[in-house]
Amino acid sequence: MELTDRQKQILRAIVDIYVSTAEPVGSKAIAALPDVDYSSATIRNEMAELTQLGLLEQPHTSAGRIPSPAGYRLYIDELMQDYRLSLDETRSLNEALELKSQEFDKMMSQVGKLVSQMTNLPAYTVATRQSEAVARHFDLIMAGPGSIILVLMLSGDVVKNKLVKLPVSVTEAELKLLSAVLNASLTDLTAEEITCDLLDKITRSAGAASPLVPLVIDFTLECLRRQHGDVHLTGQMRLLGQPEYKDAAGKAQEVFETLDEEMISNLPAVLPKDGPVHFLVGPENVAKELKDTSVVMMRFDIGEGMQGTIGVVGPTRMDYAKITAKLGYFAENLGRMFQKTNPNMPPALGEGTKDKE
Amino acid sequence: MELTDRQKQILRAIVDIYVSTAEPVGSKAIAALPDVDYSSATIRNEMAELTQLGLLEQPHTSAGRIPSPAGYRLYIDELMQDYRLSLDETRSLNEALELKSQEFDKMMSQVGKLVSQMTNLPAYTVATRQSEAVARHFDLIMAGPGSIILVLMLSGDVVKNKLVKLPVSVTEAELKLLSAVLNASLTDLTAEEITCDLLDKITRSAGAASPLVPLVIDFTLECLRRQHGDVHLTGQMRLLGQPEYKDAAGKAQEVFETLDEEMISNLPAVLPKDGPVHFLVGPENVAKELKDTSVVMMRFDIGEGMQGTIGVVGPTRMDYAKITAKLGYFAENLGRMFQKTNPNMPPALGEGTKDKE
DNA sequence: CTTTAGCACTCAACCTTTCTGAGTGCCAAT
DNA sequence: ATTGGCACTCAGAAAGGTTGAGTGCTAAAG
Repeated sequence: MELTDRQKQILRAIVDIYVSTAEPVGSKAIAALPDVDYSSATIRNEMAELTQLGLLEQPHTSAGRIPSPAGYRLYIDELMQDYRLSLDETRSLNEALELKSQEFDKMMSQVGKLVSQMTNLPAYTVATRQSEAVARHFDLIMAGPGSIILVLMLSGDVVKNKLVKLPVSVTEAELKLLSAVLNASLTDLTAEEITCDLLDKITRSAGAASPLVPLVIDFTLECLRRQHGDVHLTGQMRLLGQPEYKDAAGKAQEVFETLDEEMISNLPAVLPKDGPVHFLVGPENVAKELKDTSVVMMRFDIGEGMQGTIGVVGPTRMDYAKITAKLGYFAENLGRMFQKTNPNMPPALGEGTKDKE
Repeated sequence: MELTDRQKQILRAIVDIYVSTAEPVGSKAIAALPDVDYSSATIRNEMAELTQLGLLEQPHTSAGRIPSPAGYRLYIDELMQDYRLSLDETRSLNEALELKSQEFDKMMSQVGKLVSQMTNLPAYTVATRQSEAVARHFDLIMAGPGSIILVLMLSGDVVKNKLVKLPVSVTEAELKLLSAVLNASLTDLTAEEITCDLLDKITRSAGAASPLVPLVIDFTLECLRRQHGDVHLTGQMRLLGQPEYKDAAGKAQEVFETLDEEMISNLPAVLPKDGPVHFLVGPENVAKELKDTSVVMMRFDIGEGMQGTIGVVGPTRMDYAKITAKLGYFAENLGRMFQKTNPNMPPALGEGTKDKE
């Protein structure tokens, strides 16, 4: 059943107003809008209809209407108008985007902080592996007597390191030999291609450093098998700025006890292959603690078989259009930064320069 | 002016009770304690005295007493009884202490999470440098055309890496040459010892890879100069579990807007050289937003010129004894783990096995 | 058939008032 | 010095009253 244009207009107006005021919207408020020229009574009739259809809800009889989850869903899918970032916003996004670190993990965590700051909501980032991971380079560094640092570079420019302590001592030369062997025999292999046979062969060629081999291999396999990088979740406290948590701190705590890193690391899987953005509106979240919580997530490219996801968590009543616009800007420019030559270069300005507030 | 034993006993009782109930403590409640055998009237007189001395406060005339900041201070300095971890607690601490990662930063962040979990309060960890840092090893790894990963190992077993993208392309052999030069000339030097002359010399010997040199040096200097590692702050939401924030989510948010990572990274400096534990009680925190917030911090050893700090943040009304005991257990065992041979080995059991709840 | 003005009705939010009881301070007796 | 007793205080809960934004419905007008 299709909505009339007028119904759509009213639904959109209700979502827009409610999102910014957090107060139920009454018929008068809508009648007062500039491009509405029918009376509040008419609007009341339409609102009754929309409520019938399950798109609006009434907190109590004598209150205005608020969008139901289905209402939000319809708004997102059909009614939402592209939000154009203002010049000011673009400028501060650009400023923010000058990432300081170039360590991959730090970069991801920094991105999360930025997004959280720009949206004033909690945000997370995860890197997920698209294709099978392989090791690119091994390095063994002497860190002291019996203490060795293993540096492992994986596809996707991810660098992992581990401190290995050994009861036996190994010489510099032996380490060099072992890293040569590792680099010769293990690079560009996926986890499955690393067989026991291969392991035996390496152990034999490793000489005095052979006690290291199982430790190295275990760590390597662990890294190769892990399909997503660390989850960086920040800005949880910003949720408290939202009126829905004004007094009910416990609710916010509950949300974040549910939304732990494990849960978040599964979110990218929900992101459909087509389209870079996805919305989980209120009860579309599986966990019941999150029934009043929405997630907007967006994919961005990191290149070499890796894919990043940025997400923002907030009350169901959130400015989907604005957040989508901001996330989109991040995603676009991050993709560029992660891939193009000099990641220090600030992103090109002038994307969405037309004002609108 | 010295307190009488009875006054001390009363003050201690008030802190103990208030800490666990978060309600003002009345004279009757104290009179009802098993080892108190004087009447509530007597206690009222003593309480009036303690209030006079500024050690207790009265939220309003007809309420019980709560400790003032000065009261907490006295309690911490003189009255607090060592809390002995119960067998259960020791067991779960031991379980928690089986750290999974061996990457230094991850370990630190994991420790923070554990502490936060065990204390049910927000916690942070920072690693600070004690002695001048030096570079131990350089490594340049080809990550793709024009894309190089610099791995830098510093004193203290800290490994940093950075992705460097270059417009010109460099061969594997040239990289090898450059890392040899770097290792030969820059290792074991402090930031000050890296002079312009030295830099020139390296650039000349670097050959085709010379455009890399300034990038490498900049990164190295940056790492050497940074005096503390990342701040890992977690569990902010746990603050909301405390009754003082039951309805006043804004207050919790304020606390955490003030207590940002920069602020925390300065906290270790407050820790006096003598004694491993330090308390910042309420208004002893400089920022006025933190006037009702206390911090317990403890030092632990990481070896090789590095020192770790773990801290717990909570309302001034917190169980200082219990938290100190737990932090102490962590500190002791972490020190051992970071230093001794195999960091995988679980810490020795049987520290504080005597029950007491 | 659609729109609108008007009116009775509802109900959360706010304010005010009253009530209650935990807790104090002080005094006189032990 | 300690204690029982008593008048007093005052936050917080409970109960009642008022307000006003907002609705649904009806009947008249377009």
